[in-house]
Order: sequence, then C-alpha cells, then structure tokens
Amino acid sequence: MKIFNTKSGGKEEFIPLKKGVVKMYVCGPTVYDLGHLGHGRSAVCFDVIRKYLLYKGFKVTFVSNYTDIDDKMINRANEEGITVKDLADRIIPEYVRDYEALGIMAPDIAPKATENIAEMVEIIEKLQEKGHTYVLDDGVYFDVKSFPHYGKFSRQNLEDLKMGARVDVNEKKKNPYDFALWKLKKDDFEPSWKSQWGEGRPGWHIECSAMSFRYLGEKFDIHGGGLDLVFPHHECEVAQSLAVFGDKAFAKYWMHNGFINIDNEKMSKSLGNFFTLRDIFEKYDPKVVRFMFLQTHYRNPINFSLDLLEQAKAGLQRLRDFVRTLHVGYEKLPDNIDDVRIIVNAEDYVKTFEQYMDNDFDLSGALGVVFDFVKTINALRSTKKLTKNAIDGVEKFLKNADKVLNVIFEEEKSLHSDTEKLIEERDFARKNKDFKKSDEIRDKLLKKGVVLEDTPNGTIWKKL
RNA sequence: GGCGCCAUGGCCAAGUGGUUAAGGCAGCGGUUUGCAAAACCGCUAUUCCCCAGUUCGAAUCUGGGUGGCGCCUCCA
Repeated sequence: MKIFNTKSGGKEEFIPLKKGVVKMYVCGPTVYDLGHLGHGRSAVCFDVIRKYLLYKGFKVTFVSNYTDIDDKMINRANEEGITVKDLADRIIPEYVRDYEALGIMAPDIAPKATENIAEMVEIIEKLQEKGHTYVLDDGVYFDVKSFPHYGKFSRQNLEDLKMGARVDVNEKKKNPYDFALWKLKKDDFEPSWKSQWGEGRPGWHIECSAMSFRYLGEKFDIHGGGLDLVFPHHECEVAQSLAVFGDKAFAKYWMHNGFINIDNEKMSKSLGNFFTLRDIFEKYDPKVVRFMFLQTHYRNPINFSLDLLEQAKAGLQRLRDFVRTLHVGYEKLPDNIDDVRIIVNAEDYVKTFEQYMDNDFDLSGALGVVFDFVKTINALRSTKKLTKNAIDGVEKFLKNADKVLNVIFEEEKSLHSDTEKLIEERDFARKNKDFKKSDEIRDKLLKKGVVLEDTPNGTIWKKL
C-alpha cells in the first residue's frame, strides 16, 4: 500500500510503526460555528482512509480533536454574550450530527483542547527547559531560531518567509515567525488556566502536539488535516514535538486533503462563497454529498457547484437502483449456466478495487471498478444469463466495497400502509388493463415522492 | 518576492512509459415496457493546454512557455 507523504513530497510504501496497528491523528475543527463543506470533505477523506485501513485488517486508533479555545471562540462567545464553554457545548453536537449524517465513524477519541491544558503546559515547560522558548509581556513564545529544522517540513525558507510576513501585532518578538505557546489573559472574559507564567491559555499549535502525544504517544503513524494546515500549523507542531521528543518523534506519514473551491476560488467567509453542511443537507441526502467527495481524489481540489451535486446524485442513484433491484426475480434465476463466458468472478473486481485503493486511496479509480461491475452484472441480467450463485457474489462484492465507501446500502425504508394499499389497488387495475386508473395512482404516489417501477417480476418502488 | 499544486471529451473524473485513453453525468438513436421508470445495445477524445527534448515507445519523464489555484495571516 502506498501513501502520499507530505513530509517527503512523494508516495511511499506504508509501513506502520508496529505491525498491524495504525495510530492516526487528524486536526479537527474550531467549534465556533456550524461545519461547512470543507470540514465535511476533510472528515470524509480521513474517514475513508480509516475505513480502508480497517478493511485491510489493521487495528486503527483514530484521534481527532475539537479546538474549543482560541480567538475566534472568544470573539464569537463575546458577540453572543455567552461563555466560550457554552458556545463549544452548543456547536460540538452539531458537528457530531453532521458527521454522522455523512456516514463518518465517530473517532475513537475526540479530545477537546480545554480538557488537555495540563499536558500542554507540561510540554511548554519541557520546551522551556531545553531553551526553545522566551517570555514576553503577553505570553510565552517558541524561539524558531533555536530549532534548526524549522521550515524543512513545509519546504519554506525562513529568509523568504520574512519577506511575506505581514506586520505582526507583537513587535517585540525576536523573529516574526516565532509563535505563541501560551497567551496571557488580557481581560476577565477570556477563559484562562493557571501556569508558572501567569493565567492564560494555550496557543493553537501546541494543542495538537499535546493531544497527539497524550493519546497516541511520542511516535505515531499518520497525521492528517487540510492542505492549508501544512504551514504554519503542522510546521509548528513538528518543531515543538521534535524539540521535546527528539528528531525521530512524531508522525511518520503526513496526509493532507485538497480543498473545496467555489468558481475556482477557495471557499471562505471573506469571499462570501460559503456553504454549511446544514445548507446542503436541506436539499440533498448527506450521502450524496459524501459520494460527491469520493468521486475526486482526496488530494485534488473539488470545484463545487450544484451541477456537481446533481451529477453525484444521479451517479449514486444508479448504484442504489442496482442493489434495490438485485433480488427482484432472484428465485427465477437458474442455478448454473453452461456457458462459461458469463461466470462472474467477483474476486477479480475485488482485486482491482484494492489495487486502486492501495495506490494512495484512489477512490475515483476504485469507484470506476464498482460501476464497471454494476454494468457487467446489469448486462448479464438483461440477457438472462445470471445465476443465483453470481447474485450472491455480487452482493458480497458491493457490501465489501461499501465498508469503505459507505454510500450504497441504506437503512431499509418502509412505506405507509395507505401507500401499500394504493400499490395493491394499482396492481389490480393493471391486471384488468385499467391503465387510466393505474396511471392516476402512479402519478399520485409520485407527488408523494414514491416512484413505482413495473418489472416482469412485479412492481417495485423507491422513495425520492 | 519565496514555496507548492493543477491542466484529460459538453460537464465531472481515473490513469504507478508499453495491448483499442477507466468510469460517472448529460445528449442522441434503438431494444424492452400498456405507457413509464429502471436496465441493456449503439454513437460521442486517432487524442490528453502549447513548444522542444529523452526513449524503440510519452497523457505519463526532462526543459521552456501559457493559463488557473493554494500557502507564506485565522482557516479543513
């Protein structure tokens, strides 16, 4: 299995630190507002990666945090006249709800920054002991010059960074790229914790270093996040963690997902081109959104549009229509057919599916295999050359693939008893060739969102 | 200014130097159907932004251009 490692800038063979075990940490959202499409994509990308690792038989520990203390949290809470904790307590369940709707597994551990302050202070103290910090009147800073590897991770040159750096709030910093480890309390509204430097709160970067250390240890396998986190967030994490735990510590593989663009521009609040997950879920099945994400390789940008969602909806419908009709007329199929050419070897498709997935989680390729398979089976079905045995293999293959994709199989839907009666009435009318009445019933149900389809083996339905 | 990514049919999109460039959506024609729906069959890139080079062979590698995007400030 190959994984693209941001650290090396290329694909590498995936060899976990401990055989059969994968520890991964993914940077989660700052919980000051509802999640948007970008959060959803990142979460889905890493969910699929996690699911594929599980599929391959690895024992996976998946940690993803909530950043529940920072400037944005404080400002928003201030605006609303509530505490920072109230804000987090309100927003976190919304994320849980949205992610669950997207078919994302809850993390094994979902730590909150505010519940790991002691660990952060401890790491800052260790950095201080090793001479990587200095104290100013507003907080404790990481002295980037004390860590010679700073910049290597994201291939940034310190001198060139300086040129681009905007005016910093704090002119007293030794270097513009030094970053805050501990921010001293400015006013009573800010939540704060005691430390040897005074009451205050942690800087952003130290949160992830501390939480990944606490739950996964000095070394772990995969660290993930959005592409924009490479610099400065992950560069700073690397600096802190290596400075404390040594050059060989921290994540072995770094994975970054691509962005959601709107009209080829980054989706952001300042541009006003913003979609929350909740906005989209009002009109589309969350699994359609998940499927839309899966269609593009996780490192490539997705240029989002309603048209793209519609395409995803139609594509997913094809897969779902397929499984919906899989067992229709099943019992009428022959047990075996002499013609060897039509024997479906689902194992071959499994192998190809895995080949794509093994190549840095190439989902669009893997999805291509699934569609290919569906087409092949449909063709056999329509020429009546499918056997019962083949159907079993078909279902097995799709269920297997859906362990990773998690979009095809839905919870069983049921019909209202009135609707069932109408369908029976219509069957009766059709048998008596009363097509006027049967069409009336079909139109009536269509308006209620129930689509009827007549097959040689009876009438089947689906909900829109 | 520095660092990096991307360019494949009407739209989306895979492609790890080597048989006819996956697959999905949309469209058109046909089969099927009481009519539909779903499904099937057929058609839709001699060509992968442009130019040069490496190679027996390039969408894939190298150099140069053009266009688009991201990071360097909080950001998934």
